[in-house]
Amino acid sequence: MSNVFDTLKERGFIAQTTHEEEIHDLLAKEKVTFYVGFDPTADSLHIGHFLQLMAMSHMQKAGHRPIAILGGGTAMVGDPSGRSDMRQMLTREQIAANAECFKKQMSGLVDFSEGKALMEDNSDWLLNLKYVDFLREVGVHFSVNRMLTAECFKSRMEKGLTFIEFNYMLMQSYDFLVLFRKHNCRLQLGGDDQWANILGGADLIRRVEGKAAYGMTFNLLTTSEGKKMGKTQSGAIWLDAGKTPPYDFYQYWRNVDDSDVEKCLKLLTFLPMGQIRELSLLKDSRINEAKKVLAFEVTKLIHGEAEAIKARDAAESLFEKNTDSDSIPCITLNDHLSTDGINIIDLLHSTGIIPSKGEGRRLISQGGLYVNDIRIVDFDHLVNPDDFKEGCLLIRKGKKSFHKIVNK
RNA sequence: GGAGGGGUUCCCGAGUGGCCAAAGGGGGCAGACUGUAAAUCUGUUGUCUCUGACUUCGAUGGUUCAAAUCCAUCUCCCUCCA
Repeated sequence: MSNVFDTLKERGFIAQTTHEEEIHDLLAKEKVTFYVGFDPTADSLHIGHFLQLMAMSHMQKAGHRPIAILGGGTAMVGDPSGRSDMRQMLTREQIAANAECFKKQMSGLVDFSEGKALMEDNSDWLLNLKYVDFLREVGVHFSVNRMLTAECFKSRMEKGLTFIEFNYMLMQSYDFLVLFRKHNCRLQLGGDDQWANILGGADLIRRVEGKAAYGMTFNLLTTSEGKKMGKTQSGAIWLDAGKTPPYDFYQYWRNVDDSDVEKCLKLLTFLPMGQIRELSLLKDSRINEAKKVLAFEVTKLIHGEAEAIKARDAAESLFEKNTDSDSIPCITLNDHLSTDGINIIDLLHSTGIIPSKGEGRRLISQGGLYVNDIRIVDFDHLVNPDDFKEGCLLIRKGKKSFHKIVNK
């Protein structure tokens, strides 16, 4: 069996490690319990979390035991890392509801059956802490001077940093200590923005328990331009099908930059490296083949094979064969369309395809609106029941956005 | 607690009584070119019953023929001092 450390390294996961050699040896010698924390600050996981889950899955497949920490307690405080201003405070109810959503999504990629992986909520131990006890047990081991030199705080010295956020590092470090005691957890993984927090935990264990603990961070998923991936004009790409439909999810990966394809294949799919290297050799327009594979594989991991096939077929028929398909977003009219017809702008506005009528006029005046593949040039264009081919009206907005309207 | 500075449209940021639906940039959207890529260029970017009307400049009141701009109160943020 090859060492999972080498696998992660080859695929480009690893950013920093506390002790590269020792972690490598440890992972080769024994089954290691490790943990990754997820703060439930939204009601769905996003692409950044997905990368962590992939890493956990690789580790689990190699025989190690993951612990997923839901940060019910830490979310109450808010991590200042990678933030230019303070996070919005969430209520306990919001956090609990978000944690439920996280649990469901995680179980798709990590196997939690029969104790193969554990899930903990740090609110179990963080919320009951006594302030003075905590300071005496944990606080004594942290040097403020050193904390201030950490990048995540340094950048905030300009903008302002509140005391509550300053404590986040101690809480996450304490998590690691608790898990070490409870489950003999010796390794913490996380995004590279977690480096300072992870170091804090490993240090704390060394000081309090006198034992070695390790940390390792993964590269953040960024585009070749250094921007965070998974953000689009309309917000983040979510793993929840309700928030980001599988078709849109598929299209996101179908449209990644050429220069990011190889990286994404390595990080976000389980395809063997040999195949990835082959796909990466494709150049120019043939790189589209690699993008199709990427989009399909990633969609399959998140939404299952059936949805992935649907999304792929929908995309193919729209872009390549130009025939109708079942799986593009479909809207059913509430009221039966009268034979007098309806103004196209009113129709699109009432179905939510355009946010305002002004937007609709702009779209038409710029030639970006098509009904049944015919460009609309007139603001007063009427849509009649006869325009519905087999009960369906195909709306195209710009080059890539398709909608289907059904007249019941 | 004291002193000062500030909250402008999706974001940054100009605007100090009418010419302001508000410069400029970013972002977004659309078009051209392409490979459903990138880069580039062009147009556009509050709402509507759209050559006009209505709503917006932290909140509420006020002054004025007229307020993002002046006054009062409130609120939030930042900087310095304690």
